[in-house]
Amino acid sequence: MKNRLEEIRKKQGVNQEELATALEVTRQTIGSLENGRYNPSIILAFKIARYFGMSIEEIFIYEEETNNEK
Amino acid sequence: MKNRLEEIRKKQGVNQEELATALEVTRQTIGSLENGRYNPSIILAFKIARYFGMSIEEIFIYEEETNNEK
DNA sequence: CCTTTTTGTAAAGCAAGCTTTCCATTTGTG
DNA sequence: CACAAATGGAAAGCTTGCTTTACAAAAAGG
Repeated sequence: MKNRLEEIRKKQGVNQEELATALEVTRQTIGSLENGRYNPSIILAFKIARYFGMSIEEIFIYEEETNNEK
Repeated sequence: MKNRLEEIRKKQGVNQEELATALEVTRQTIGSLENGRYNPSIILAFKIARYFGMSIEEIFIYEEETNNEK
């Protein structure tokens, strides 16, 4: 799973801290998502999409990860 | 999070076992999702959506769960 | 430069997603 | 009815998502 989180966040001029607060998660969670340390839960993905006024599919890219990605 | 999984699955005439196999999860996972015991990971949500040729948003309904739903 | 703001990242711990195994109940169908 | 197919669901165990705490580095702005 790839995502355009950092790109979209910066385009909207908000920092990790603000985004985290708005989404009710920690700054570390946002950083971890942006740097691909793990994927968001579907609930968090929905919150992110709603925050940016976009669909989940526009932000998170599922590309048939060659083989076994959980 | 609510979902229309059972409804959509039946409409397409596939049973839990077949769907589970196609998605590379167990039948119990499908049953648990249909009966709301837990939410899918975002990866599984993408697989489900792709399997049915729909968007995640058409299958999973995030309705601002009154208060703290993870 | 110097200070503040923002970001990266790691470790430990808890909660949620998923598997495996197993059994019970329901729903066909002959 | 009898038997098979499909579904419900529980318990234990492993993995992943997220938090908390903490520190370092980078970036931004005087």
